[in-house]
Amino acid sequence: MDPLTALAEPRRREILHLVWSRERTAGDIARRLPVTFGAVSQHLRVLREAGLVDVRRGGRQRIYRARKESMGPLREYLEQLWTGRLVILKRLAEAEQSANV
Amino acid sequence: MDPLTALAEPRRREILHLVWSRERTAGDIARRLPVTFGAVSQHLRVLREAGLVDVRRGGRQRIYRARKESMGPLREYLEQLWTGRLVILKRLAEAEQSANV
DNA sequence: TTGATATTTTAGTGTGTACTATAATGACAT
DNA sequence: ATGTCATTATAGTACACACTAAAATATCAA
Repeated sequence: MDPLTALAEPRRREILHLVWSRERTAGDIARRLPVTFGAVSQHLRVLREAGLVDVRRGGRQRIYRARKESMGPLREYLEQLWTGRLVILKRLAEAEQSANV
Repeated sequence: MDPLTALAEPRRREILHLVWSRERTAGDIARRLPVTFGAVSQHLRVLREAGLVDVRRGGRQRIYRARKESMGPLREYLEQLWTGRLVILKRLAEAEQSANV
């Protein structure tokens, strides 16, 4: 799955955000979300296959972290998204639309 | 719909690409795609509501163009995607995965 | 007005996918 | 080995949404 499609799912953005500035085990991630462990594991698989996260083993745990380095402009986009510094494109568009068209 | 979700759909990326460096009428766009006019119109609506395209009227036609200016880092991402200068994150991830884990 | 053209909107259908529950795998301890 | 813990994989279900076909809206011309 390409990165853009992977990131379309809000839950996956949430997961990526959780492993953005620190690494976390799958269990740690799952415990913080209102869905089953299985669902989280499936999302982690998609994120991994899209090249958005890295995994390593640590005993019986799998430890995930965002692969920020190889993310290109997508990295800036997400950082702006999470720090609230993102221009709200939608609102802009709606404002202009009600103004003219 | 947020921009990331809007861009998850390949057809919408295709449409955005069509109006990236020149403006086009809805009909012109639809004629270049293997789906009905109605389907294209629906996609254009989503792109517009996500703030990714602008529209103006020109007689009985609606003329669309990409709203590149207010797209932030997403703009660079898409430009790299279309010029083929994008690092293939997925391949990278798979290569490393078969190497260790 | 009527008619033709350009586009949007609506209703209905089929497919993709996020989710749950459960089974299977893997790692460590005893 | 057996048992427990941590995680992934699989089967089934429900809902979101891309699509088609058809109706509605808008603009221009005669």
